[in-house]
Amino acid sequence: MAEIGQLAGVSQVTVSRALSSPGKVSPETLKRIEDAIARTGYVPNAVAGALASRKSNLIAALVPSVTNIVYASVLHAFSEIMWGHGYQIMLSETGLQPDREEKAIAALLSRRPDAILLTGVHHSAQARRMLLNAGIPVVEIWDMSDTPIDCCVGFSHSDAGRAAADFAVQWGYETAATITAGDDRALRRRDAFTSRFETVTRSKVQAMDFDVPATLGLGREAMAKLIELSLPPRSVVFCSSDQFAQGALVEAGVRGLTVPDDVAVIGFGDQEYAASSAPALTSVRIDRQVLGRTAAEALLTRFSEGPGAHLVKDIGFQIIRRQSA
Amino acid sequence: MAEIGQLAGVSQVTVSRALSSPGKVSPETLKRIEDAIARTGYVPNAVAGALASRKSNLIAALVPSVTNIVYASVLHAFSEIMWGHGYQIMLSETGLQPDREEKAIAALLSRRPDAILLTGVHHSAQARRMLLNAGIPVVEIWDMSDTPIDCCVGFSHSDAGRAAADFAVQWGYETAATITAGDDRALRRRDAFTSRFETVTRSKVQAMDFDVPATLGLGREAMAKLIELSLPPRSVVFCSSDQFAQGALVEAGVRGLTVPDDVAVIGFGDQEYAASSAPALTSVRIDRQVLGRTAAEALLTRFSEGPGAHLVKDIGFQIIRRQSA
DNA sequence: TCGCGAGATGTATGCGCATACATAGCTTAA
DNA sequence: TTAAGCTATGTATGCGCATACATCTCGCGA
Repeated sequence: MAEIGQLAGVSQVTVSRALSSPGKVSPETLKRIEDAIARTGYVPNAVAGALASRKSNLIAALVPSVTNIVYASVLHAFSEIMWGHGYQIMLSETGLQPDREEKAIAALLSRRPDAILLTGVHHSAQARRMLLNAGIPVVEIWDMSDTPIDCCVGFSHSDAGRAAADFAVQWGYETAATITAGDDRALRRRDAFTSRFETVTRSKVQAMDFDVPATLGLGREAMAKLIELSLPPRSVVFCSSDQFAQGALVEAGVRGLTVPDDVAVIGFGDQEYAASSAPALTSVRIDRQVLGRTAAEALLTRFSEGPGAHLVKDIGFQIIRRQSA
Repeated sequence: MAEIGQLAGVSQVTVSRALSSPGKVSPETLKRIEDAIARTGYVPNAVAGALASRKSNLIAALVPSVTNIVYASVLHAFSEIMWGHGYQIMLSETGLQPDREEKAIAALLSRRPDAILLTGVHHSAQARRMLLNAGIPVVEIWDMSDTPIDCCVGFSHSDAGRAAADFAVQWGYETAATITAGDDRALRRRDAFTSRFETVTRSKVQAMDFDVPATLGLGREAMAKLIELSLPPRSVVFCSSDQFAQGALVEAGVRGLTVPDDVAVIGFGDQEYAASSAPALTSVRIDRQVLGRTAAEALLTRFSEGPGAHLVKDIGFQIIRRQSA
C-alpha cells in the first residue's frame, strides 16, 4: 500500500482511504491511485486489514456435510446474500462425529470471523463457552431451540414428524414404517412420527435405521427388507430424506408393487427431483432458499442493531402431496 | 497471549512457543500455560499469526457451485486431506457467470491463502496475472491444460466425449442425441461425442442444450421433446450429467419405451444413484474421491518441494456399462 | 577450576494495514 | 479582514502474533 502511494505520489493512508472510502479522496488523486493499482496488480492484504480494524468481513459456517444437497443449498442461499454484502464464507464440515464440532469451532474462531453459522442447536458446553467468549453474532439453523446462543432460524422437527403421521392417518394409512439415517434431527422426526402414529392407530411402527448418509441404494435395501418382513396393505413408509424415499420407490417398482396402493412413501426435504420422479414423491418441504436467506438476514440485522436483537425465526414446513402417498 | 503468559508466569513468546512447538518449553511451564488457556477459553488469533509469519494455513477454493454434488464431493475429498494437514478451506462460488471468477479470485487472494484451488483451466488474463503475482501454489482441477498455471489434476473432456461415442458405436447404436447443460467442459464433451459419432455413423446427432444447471425435471423435458421429434430405434442419448440421464430414463419409462432397446441413455459422473436406479444407468465415471485427493496431494508435495514441482496428473475416466446402454 | 554447549526463556521488532489525531490550504460569513 | 469550518492529506501508533537474537542457568569434561 505504501508502494502504491509512492507511485501515486501520496502516503499510505491516502491509498487506504482511496480503497475504503473513495469519496474522501480528491478525484485526481483517486485516479492516480487506481492507475497505480491497475499497473502493479496490487491486491490489498485483508489479513493486515482485519488485524488493524478488528473486522474481518468473514463469516464462519459449520455444516455436517457439503455433499448433502440439503445443507449445500441452504449454504448457497446464505452465501449469496452475505457475499452481496461484502462478506466471505469460511467453511468447515463436522461430518458424522460430533466431537469434531468443537475443534472446528475453535479453528474457525481463530480466524476472527465477524459471525458464525452453526447447524443444529446442540453444542457441547465448551463449544458454547468459546462461542460466547468470541463475542460475535451466532446463528443456529435447521432447528428451533428454547435456549439459543444468539439467533436461531429453523423449524421444529418433532412437529414435522407429527404432521407427517397425521397426514398419513388422514389419508387412511393403517400401518407404517420408517427409514432413517444419520443425525439427531432425523431421529427426532422419526420419534415424533412413530409416537403419534402408534398412539392414533394402535399399530406398531417398524424402524429401519442407518448410521451412514442416506443414499438411493440404501433406500432400496431398506424397502426390500421391509417388504420381505411383509408390509401389510395400506402401509406408508416415512423416510428421513428424499434419497431414501426415491430408493424405496424404485424397489417397490422393481418388485411390482403399486404406489401408493400397495405401499405409500413420504420423503423429507422435497428435493428438486421429488416432483419429477415417477410416481412423483410426496415429501415434507423445507424451503431451503428461505432458510438460508433468513439466516443471512438475521445476521445482517444483528450487525446493524447490536446484541439486543436475538432473532428467532420458525420457517415452518409444508407437506407436499403428490402421487406416492 | 500476553495475558496467558501473565497467568502462567511467563512471557508472550513462551506461550507462542508452547502452542507452536511444545517441545521447546519445559514440561512444567507447558502445563501451567495449558491450564491458563483452559481456564480462560483463550483462542489464538490466527489473523495476527498469519500476518506475522506470512503463513495462513488457509487454502482458497473456487468452484462453480456447491449445490452440484459433483463439485461438492471433490471439494469434500480435498478438504478432508487438507484439514488433516492443518489447513482450512475458504470457499467461493463462481456460479454461471465467468466474470465473477476474477472478483472471487481477488477476494480470496486478499486473505493471503497458502494455495488456491481452481475449477477449470480457462481464466482471464487478469486472473492469471493476479495468481502469478500472488506467488502461491495453484491447482487447477477437472480438466487438463497444455499451459497450466502451476499444478493441474483432471482429465480430457474431449477424450471422454469421444470414448462415449465409440462406446455407443461399439454397442450398435446407429443414431444419437445429446442433452447438455452449462459449462464449457460439458460442451466440449458434447462436441467431441457429436463429431466422433457423426464421423463414424454418418448420421446427424441432435442436440438439446440448456444454460441452467441440470435437473431431473429438465432431463425429462428434453427426453420428451426428443421422443416427440421422433427418435429412431437404436438411438442413444448422451447426457452431460446423471441428473439429465435419470430424467431421460423416467420419461422413457412413463412413455412406455423400453430401455435400452427403444432408447438407450448414457450419463456422466456416475453418481451414487446411477448403480441403484432401475434400469441401472450406464455412465462415464470420474473418480471424484481420487480427483480431490490427488489435488490435495499435488499441493502438499508442491509445498514441500517448492516451485520446481509443476505437477500435472490425468486421472482419466471409465465408462461403466449397466442396463441403460 | 574454568569454559563450553545445550536447554529454557526473554527482549526487540515488524508484518500491512486502519484509526485517531494533526496540519495545510481553502471558502465563507460576519 | 478574520475566525471558523471544511476538504484533502499526512504523522504516529498499535492490532496480536512469529521471528531473530540475546541472556541465563545448568551440567560436564578437561
